[in-house]
Amino acid sequence: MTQAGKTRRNTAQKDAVRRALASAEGFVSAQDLHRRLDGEGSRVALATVYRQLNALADEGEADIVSTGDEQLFRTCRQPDRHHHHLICENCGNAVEVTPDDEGWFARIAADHGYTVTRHSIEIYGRCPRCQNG
Amino acid sequence: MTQAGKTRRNTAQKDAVRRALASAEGFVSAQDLHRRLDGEGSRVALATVYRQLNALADEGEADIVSTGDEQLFRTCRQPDRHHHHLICENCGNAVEVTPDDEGWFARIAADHGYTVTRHSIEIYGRCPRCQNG
DNA sequence: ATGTATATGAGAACAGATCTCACGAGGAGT
DNA sequence: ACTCCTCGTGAGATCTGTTCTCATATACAT
Repeated sequence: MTQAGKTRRNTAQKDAVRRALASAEGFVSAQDLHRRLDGEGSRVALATVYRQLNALADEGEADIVSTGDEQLFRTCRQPDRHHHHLICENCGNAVEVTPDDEGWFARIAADHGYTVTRHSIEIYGRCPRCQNG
Repeated sequence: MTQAGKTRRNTAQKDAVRRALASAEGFVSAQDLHRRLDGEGSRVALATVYRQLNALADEGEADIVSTGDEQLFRTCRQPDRHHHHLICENCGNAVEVTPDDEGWFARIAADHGYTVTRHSIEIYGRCPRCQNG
């Protein structure tokens, strides 16, 4: 009971997942990461990869984007700062970006009597290295 | 061969799906719609509901939002105008909104050498009728 | 070293969405 | 109205991503 409520143990698998995620260029799927781990000899079960990725996301150490048919993960570079992502459709590489003004949708929402609880902004395109293709 | 390439037939199922979607308050899932159709006596196969919803989306008559674990559909109210959605988490009701300025991410993208191909903005909250809860 | 709660592995289970294929029906031509 | 051909449909199988189950292994406090 080190912290309030939850005890979180350190395991080799957790380290392996975190390391693999950190060394990935951009956003990767859980299955992708599992394949990479396997490739480099780290035998971590797929279920564990999912568990660890979700745990990292919960702790704010990883970002998730949902592409509709799957979710992609990446190490969070700015854990404390609210941000969104500019993602390369080709290689998954991403930049964390912050809009100049996020007030507009709060205003529009208010106009319609809505209360905003969360929002999702994702921008897809081609990174410098993937322009041609 | 009425149109270029594709022939699109009129069927009772297509009408039923379109009507059911139009009469829905907000965003609904394909399964939801299928259940509603069943409830009102229209026996339309789930696969057909999916097919028709996707067809409607292709034709610009319906909007889709992906919630990560499923996709939700709604009749598009402004087919010609670029817009995003302000969606009630509770009842699915939605308003089509347009940001004051969508130029910021094009600028930010350019700063990072990215070319933008598409973007997704979704705002979730509570509609006026669902404030308490 | 011991005990106990938590993490893991392997595969089953699940859910949403799509595919398969035999059958039914739209609709253009007659 | 009849025919024919093509496209749409229904029912269930299938696929895919993700989560769950539960017996076993292991971290870590004592």
